[in-house]
Amino acid sequence: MNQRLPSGLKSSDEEVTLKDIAAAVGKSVAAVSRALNNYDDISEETREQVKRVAREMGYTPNLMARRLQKRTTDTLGFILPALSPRDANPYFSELLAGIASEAAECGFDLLVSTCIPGPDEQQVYQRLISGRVDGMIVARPRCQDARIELLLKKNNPFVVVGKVNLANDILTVADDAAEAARMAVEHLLEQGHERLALINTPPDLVFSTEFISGFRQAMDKAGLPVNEDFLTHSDFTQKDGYRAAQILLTKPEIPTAIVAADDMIALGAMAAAQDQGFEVGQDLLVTGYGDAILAEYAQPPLTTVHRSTYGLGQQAVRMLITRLRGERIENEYVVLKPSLVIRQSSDLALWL
Amino acid sequence: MNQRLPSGLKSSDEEVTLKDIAAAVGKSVAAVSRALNNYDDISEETREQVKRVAREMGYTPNLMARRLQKRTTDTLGFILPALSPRDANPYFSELLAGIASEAAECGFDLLVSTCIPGPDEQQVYQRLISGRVDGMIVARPRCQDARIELLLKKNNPFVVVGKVNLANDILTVADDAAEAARMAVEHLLEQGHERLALINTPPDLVFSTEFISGFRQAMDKAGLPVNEDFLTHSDFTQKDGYRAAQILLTKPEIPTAIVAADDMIALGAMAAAQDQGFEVGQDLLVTGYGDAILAEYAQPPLTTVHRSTYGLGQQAVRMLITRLRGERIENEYVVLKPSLVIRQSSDLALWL
DNA sequence: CTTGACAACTTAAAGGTTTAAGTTTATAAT
DNA sequence: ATTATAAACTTAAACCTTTAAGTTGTCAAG
Repeated sequence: MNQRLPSGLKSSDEEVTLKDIAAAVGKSVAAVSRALNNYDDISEETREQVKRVAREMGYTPNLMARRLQKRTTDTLGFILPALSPRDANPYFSELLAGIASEAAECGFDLLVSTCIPGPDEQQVYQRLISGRVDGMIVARPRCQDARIELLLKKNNPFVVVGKVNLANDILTVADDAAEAARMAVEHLLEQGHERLALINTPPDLVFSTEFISGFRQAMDKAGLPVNEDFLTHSDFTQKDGYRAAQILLTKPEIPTAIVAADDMIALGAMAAAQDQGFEVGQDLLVTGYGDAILAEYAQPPLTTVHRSTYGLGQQAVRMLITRLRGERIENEYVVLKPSLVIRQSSDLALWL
Repeated sequence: MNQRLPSGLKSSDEEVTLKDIAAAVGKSVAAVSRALNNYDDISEETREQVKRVAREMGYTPNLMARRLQKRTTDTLGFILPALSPRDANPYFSELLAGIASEAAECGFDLLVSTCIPGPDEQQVYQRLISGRVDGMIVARPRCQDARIELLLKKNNPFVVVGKVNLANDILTVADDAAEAARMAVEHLLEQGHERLALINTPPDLVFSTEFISGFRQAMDKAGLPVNEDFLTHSDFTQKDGYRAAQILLTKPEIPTAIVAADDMIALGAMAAAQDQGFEVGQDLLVTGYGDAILAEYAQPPLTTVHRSTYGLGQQAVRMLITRLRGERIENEYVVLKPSLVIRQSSDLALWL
């Protein structure tokens, strides 16, 4: 491979180490290390020679040795909830994309694991924080969150994506779920609908409490009562959204519009409504949250509240790395503003 | 935290090392190491004492030290193609889920990075294989694949997910794209349609060459000519599937059925057809490939060829780890059989 | 009584980096 | 001429494991 190795040549596959470079340039290992790390007690001349020889010999530092010595891994950890294999929610794909790209950008590695949400989760977190990563990103915080408690207890750096309901000053990058719900409700009210149902996400999530509070606020503000019979929950899947909507639409009294707290749920709800003979966007309005690409190509296209999930991931990584470097964090609780995207599932005017 | 530490107590946060245990039990560091690793030259008595003390002191081995010494990382690498942030194809979510869960199962870590497919990719692969991971998983092989060439050249263990068109005996776990295409075509022919169009995935992928060859084989077998004007390509997005279908459906002569090589493309194609006034499943049949959950909840539900993407990921990891352990691999080229899932987008009988 | 084998260890090196502390040489200040 | 200072290094320890090779003591066989 490397044809013109300087004198002290090593046989092909062996790793080139500082020692080899030191031998080649006739300096000590320490000097070579310091030269490569731009210490200022190495002469310009030596530094350049060392760097050139290192390049020529194809030197790559041994990461494990460096990590052992520096007691740091330059690695971030993220745990994907292992839902049923096939229902990958676009939320996590997009979040992961944001996290992975920003981590790479900052020169950090990203360790990904999966785990079914529940009691085993702590073991998986424990595994990662015991020497594998410097910091964690926790997504979809729950009202009682054992993961966060563990990280706090172990004093391990982390950033949460999504609002947390704890007093401790926890680094957070969140979307504004309450505002999103308000926007959806206000839009539907403007469309002249007052009998609104809510299909919320599972109640153990902080997100869900936020979303429903926004829903209530907007109804209150409009002076409308909330029909408690119209408030329901669903998992983040089309299947479960379908089920939830089906129940809503077979009650004696039915809503004229459905606010879903997630696009997948909304898509399932639309399918249920259509199967029951509703013309979504005409008889029955539906809105979602998240603005997955799927929303745009649904039939009819789904009105939804846009959230920059990718951006959440990027920001979380930036904040975590700032924290790891011990730099000052300007804002420990970042909120990204949502925006309403009106499509045919909720707006008759678009049907022409 | 740990209230009752044995005599040689360490101040709270410091890591417990073999040295501490050795001091506590009055044996050498080597003996402790060997006891914990179940060497048989340690007495049963000592072994148990060491293990008990290790547990009591809250010992966790220093991974970096171990990795430095063993020259192995017990880590696998996987690189997600960084497409536009929002269009996460379910294929990669599901594949990643399979990879991550199996890696965890086998006690391996998983390093994930992202990169835009193209020339920069090699640097990212280079980064991972230079000491960060023991082996890589490569997805969606291309006809000329610089990633695979690099891995072969550097002699780095890897497994490819998807068929590869190289002579070298490369470890592969693939779906049977040709068979999938055949199944779709045969099904459409059975429905009485003969004017079939194909929206294939990008031509640089080995997958695409497989898929089109299956398409042609099935048509040949039925004695039907392939209308070259009906063969087209699209990216793995609904948007691009929409565009491709739109072109197909505005030609002077139009197909009566569309075989899409991916569910996302099929979904986009369905939307395009519907926007042009077609009744998908009646005027115009559409099939996809992949069996994403989305296919099931599309309007109308999409006929597609099921592929166990999750299973591909699991198998790939198993094979890679077998290889890393130096064990014999029974089958170096695994193919997972597809199966047809008939839904309303292609079968009038289901409309009742 | 020696020799050999065995159990149960210990010693020391190795793995590759970083870094605190020390050394040498040259130069400048007194 | 002496002392201080700075530049450009070197030495050696440290990070924590693993492991090859050596040591000690015991017991059995010859």
